[in-house]
Amino acid sequence: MFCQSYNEFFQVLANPTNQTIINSLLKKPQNVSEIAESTKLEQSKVSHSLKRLYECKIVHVKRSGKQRVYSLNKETIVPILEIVDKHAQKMCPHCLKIEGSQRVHTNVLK
Amino acid sequence: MFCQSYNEFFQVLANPTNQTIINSLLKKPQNVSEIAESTKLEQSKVSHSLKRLYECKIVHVKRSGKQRVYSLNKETIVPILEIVDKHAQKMCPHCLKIEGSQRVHTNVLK
DNA sequence: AAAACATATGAAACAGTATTCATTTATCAT
DNA sequence: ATGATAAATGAATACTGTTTCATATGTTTT
Repeated sequence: MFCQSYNEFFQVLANPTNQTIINSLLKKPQNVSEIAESTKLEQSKVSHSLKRLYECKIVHVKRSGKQRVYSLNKETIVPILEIVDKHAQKMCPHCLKIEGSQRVHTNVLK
Repeated sequence: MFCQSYNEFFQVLANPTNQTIINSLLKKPQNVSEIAESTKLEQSKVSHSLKRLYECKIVHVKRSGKQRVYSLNKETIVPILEIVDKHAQKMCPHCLKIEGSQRVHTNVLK
């Protein structure tokens, strides 16, 4: 039900699938089917990821009929992404150019 | 030589051994032997961890004779730890109480 | 209450990462 | 140059987390 430690929190942030979902939720809150659609990920995979994201309170949930609408906990996540992005730009501009990396793009943050 | 993406960065932060080393470097810069001593971790394990931490530029290195002195990139790491700590206190006070978790303790940050 | 839809869950298979241990490289002192 | 110390590296093993697939749960509609 809860994340047990800091490393669990970072572990969840490190997972590419979770990052893809975070990226998508940066745009707008979405229910599970919408997330699966927008990210091209399989439904059960999305559910498993959302479970972990929720345990760490990286996302919030709101029931709406049979749907569940997930939204990003921007208060915590956006500042962290901004710090990491600044870090990458300064310390490792190289890694910003890697193709196909699943990283979160800053432009979404602005 | 470099970290390839955001998920690598978070992955490195998520690892308990790396967290232990980060914790120790919060106190003061140390060479490899000192880190191994202060953390009770084996030398090669420490070296492997430091390699990953350095690739992500979470630590800096400075040669000093046969020693290598590692120091924490506080500019990036301290703000992230502060955000996560605030997050945990607010969203998941429970997880701050878990015994034996390898998490970074905030009091060191202040 | 049955059918249809949305999401969650469990467990096995699989993949990726960390640890360990033996060895190597590098630097310093003699 | 040799021996001693400090740290890094490679590769095999062990470990842990992720994906997948089948199925279960829950809600709404008829």
